[in-house]
Order: sequence, then structure tokens, then C-alpha cells
Amino acid sequence: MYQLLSRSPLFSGLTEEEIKKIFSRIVYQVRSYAKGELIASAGDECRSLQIVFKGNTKGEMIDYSGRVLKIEDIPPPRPLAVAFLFGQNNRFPVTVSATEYTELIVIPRQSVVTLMQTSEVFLTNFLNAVSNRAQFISGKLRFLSFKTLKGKLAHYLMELDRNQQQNGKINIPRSQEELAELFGVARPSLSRTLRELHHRGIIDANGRTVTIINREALLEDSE
Amino acid sequence: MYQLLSRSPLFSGLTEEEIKKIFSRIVYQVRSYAKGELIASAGDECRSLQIVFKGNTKGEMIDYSGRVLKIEDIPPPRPLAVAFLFGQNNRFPVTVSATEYTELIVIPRQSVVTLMQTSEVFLTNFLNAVSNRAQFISGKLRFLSFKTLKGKLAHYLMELDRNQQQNGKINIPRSQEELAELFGVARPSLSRTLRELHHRGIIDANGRTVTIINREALLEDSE
DNA sequence: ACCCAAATGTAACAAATGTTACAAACAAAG
DNA sequence: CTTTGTTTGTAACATTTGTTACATTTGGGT
Repeated sequence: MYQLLSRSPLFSGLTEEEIKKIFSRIVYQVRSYAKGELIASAGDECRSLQIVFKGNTKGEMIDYSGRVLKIEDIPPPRPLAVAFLFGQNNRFPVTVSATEYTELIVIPRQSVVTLMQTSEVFLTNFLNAVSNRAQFISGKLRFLSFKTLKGKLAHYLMELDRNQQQNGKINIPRSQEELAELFGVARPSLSRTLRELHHRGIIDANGRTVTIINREALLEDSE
Repeated sequence: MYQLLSRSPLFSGLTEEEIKKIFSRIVYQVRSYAKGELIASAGDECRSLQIVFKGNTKGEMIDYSGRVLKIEDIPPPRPLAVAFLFGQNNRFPVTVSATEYTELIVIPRQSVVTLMQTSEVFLTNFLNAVSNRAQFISGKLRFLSFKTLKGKLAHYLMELDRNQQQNGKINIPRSQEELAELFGVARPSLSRTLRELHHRGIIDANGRTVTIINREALLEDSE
């Protein structure tokens, strides 16, 4: 357990020994969830820091009509809801559920405060983690603010291309279904848009491999 | 200046004297901006904490096509970009500009670190502020994830109603133009949707005063 | 009371996306 | 190699929103 935790951003810079020592002084527990089980609903109060220890989880926003916007997967050894433990409105913004059998380490808020007082490294890590969350969410926001589907798609492809560095050849690590969920659109709409870009010779789409043919046109299209 | 700062969330719980003392130990400067002047562009690196001291500012996201999504106004004595000072991607997520003559207190990141080390109260405040930001942004995200304009509008109205506690009578503190910007839609579309809800007897809209007549229908409509 | 600028109402049409339904392709299991 | 379930392609049509253009109203100023 401590080995895994030492790879978590919250405890990076600390040795297993140090982590062990720190944990001996605080209260925490381990909870397990079956595949598909609900971990927290959007709106639930957030009183403890939870770290994904084993398994896998996902966070989604669900609107009144039941439409789902996938926010992200949170695999081990990442923490859940770091940014919602302090501040004034301590509620989960998303619904979190286990995508497979999952175990979480649950640390009550008070213990987190103790941790911060005990370890300066942890404090810094925590601060960075909260900032990173804010930055991540704000990236999502930016992404959703691209009004057109073409824009989102173009943006997404170029982002992937930048990360994968395969000079235009992109591997999409998701099904169209999942992509559509990520974009918050209907699946056939996404398919249609891909097709359109393809027909216009801007990309070459083949299964989960997409090749950018005309980068300029793609960029223009995100307008 | 210290009086104003003591009302800022970052320094709440500290007396003017304490703030004065704290500031005597760090480096900072005051910058002024003319009405309409750009304070920071989205993507600019964020190296310092900036506190709005005088005037008023706004933050907006601008997509490739130039469409604008207003994020928020940041009046004195609130800080800019608290959540983007730490973490790994220290870049402004929004374009910030002065909506009138504005003065900012600029505190370099290193000095902020010093502040946190000096004052535990400041540290707690800072942590809370960053969390609050994350929560705010995440609220925005949730808001944008309501797919239909009716949904956004219904959500917005019910939110306002809850805050204003005037039992269905709502004062909208914005022009339709501004509202449309906030929602990320075109102004006539918003007008049309208001009209529709009105015609269907769900709300009574009169200038900036809106009365919710049929709460259930409004809720259903956000589907 | 009158004028002007800004805000709002409205309509006609264009464009984007959702919905539904089904066919085709694919992939894993036997 | 077939079966079976999942993913993807596609089309027709409905709905929502954008765009443009103009009329109307409102609220200050003088």
C-alpha cells in the first residue's frame, strides 16, 4: 500500500517509510466497491479525501434529462475530489462510480489537515493537486465552450496529435460512443462529422486511426 | 489599501496591522490599467498573484472563431487566477480585461510562498480560495453541460430564485445581451426562448423581472 | 415633452445537431 | 468458420439554435 501511495502525486517526494510513519498518526479506512457500484453522487457532501487504491473509477456529470457527460477516469493511485474538500461548497460536482472492483483509501478531512501540518511536502503536493484540478476542469470548460462539434473534434485531434508526436497519424484511445459522451453529443452526430471531414479530404479516418491530411483546413474548421 | 485587503478572502481573519506587517516583508507592486485594457490573455503564463484593488475586471473565454463566453466579473477585493499559480500548467485559462480604470496588486509567486510560510491564516485562506475556484469552475461546467437553452435558462432562474428568496419573483441582474453571453448563445435565441416559456404560461417575463408561475413545468423543461 | 442610444421583440430562413432505426463491419468466443 | 454481441455507418426527419434584419420599446438626458 505504501509503495503505491508513494507513486501518488499527493505523496511524491516522500519515501515509503515516511508515508508509513505519517499514516500511523492519522485515522483512515479502506472501502471497497463492486464493479458498477456508486461511490458518490453529484451533490453529496465531501468530508474525506479518497484515494483510488485498486481498480478504476469514472466521474460523470448527469443532467436532469439523464444525459451523461463523461468527465474523466480516475485510476490508481489518484485521489478523488481533492478540490472539494476545502472551500465553502463541499459537494461532489460529479457522480463517481467504480468501473471495476475498486478499493479506496478514505481519509477524513481532519486527518488531511493533520497531514498538512505534519508534512510540508504533503502540503505542497496538496496545493499543487488542487491547482491541477482547477486547471483540468478549466480545460474541460474551454473544451466545451467550443461551440461546434467540428471545432471540438478538430481541437481534440490536434491535441492528441501534439501528444502522440506521430506526425499526423493519431490513435484514438476510445470508441466513438465514448468520444461522443466526452463531447456531450449524440453518437451519430459525431460519426457524421467525422465522415464530413473525411469526404472533404481533411482527415483520413480508419477505425481508431485518424490521419490529419490538411492541418490548415482542420484548424480553420474549428471556427 | 490594508483596509481593503482585510476584506479580501485571502486575508480575512487578519487585522490591518497584521497585513501591513506581512506586506512589509514581501515584494509586490501595484499596476494600473485603463478602461478596456487587456490584463492577461488566455495562455499567458501566470507567475504572480493579482488582487483587484480598484476598478473592475472580467474574465472571458474566446474560441478560435472569436465567439465569447463570459466567465465572470472579478471586482475588488478579489484575487485573479488564484488557482493557476501552482500546479503544472500555470497559464491563464481566460482572457482578463479591465472594464473600467483598474488597479491591481501584483505579488510574485515566490512572495506568495513566503506569505504562506509566514501566516498560517493566509495559508488556510489560500487553500480555501483555490478550492472555491475549482468549485466555481466546476459549477460553470455543470451549467454548460445542460444541453438545451431552455435547460440553462430554467436552471439559472431557479438558482436566482433560491438566492433571492422572493418566492418566484426574480430580478435578473443583467441585460439579455449579457445573459446570452453567459449562456454562450445568440441573443435572439435567448429572447425567443424566454418568449416561449412566457407564452406557455410557465413564467411571466417583464423587463428584468421574471416571475415563475409554474415551477414544476419549469423543472420539467430543463430536461 | 422630445430625442437619442441602447435594449429588446420578432420574423424568416439557414445551419447544426438530435432522434430513431436499421444495415454493415468487426471482434471475440466457441 | 460460424455465431453473437458490440461498434460503426448511414439515412430521413425533427428540433434547436444561429443569423440577419428590422421594428419596437425603454430609459436617460436636455
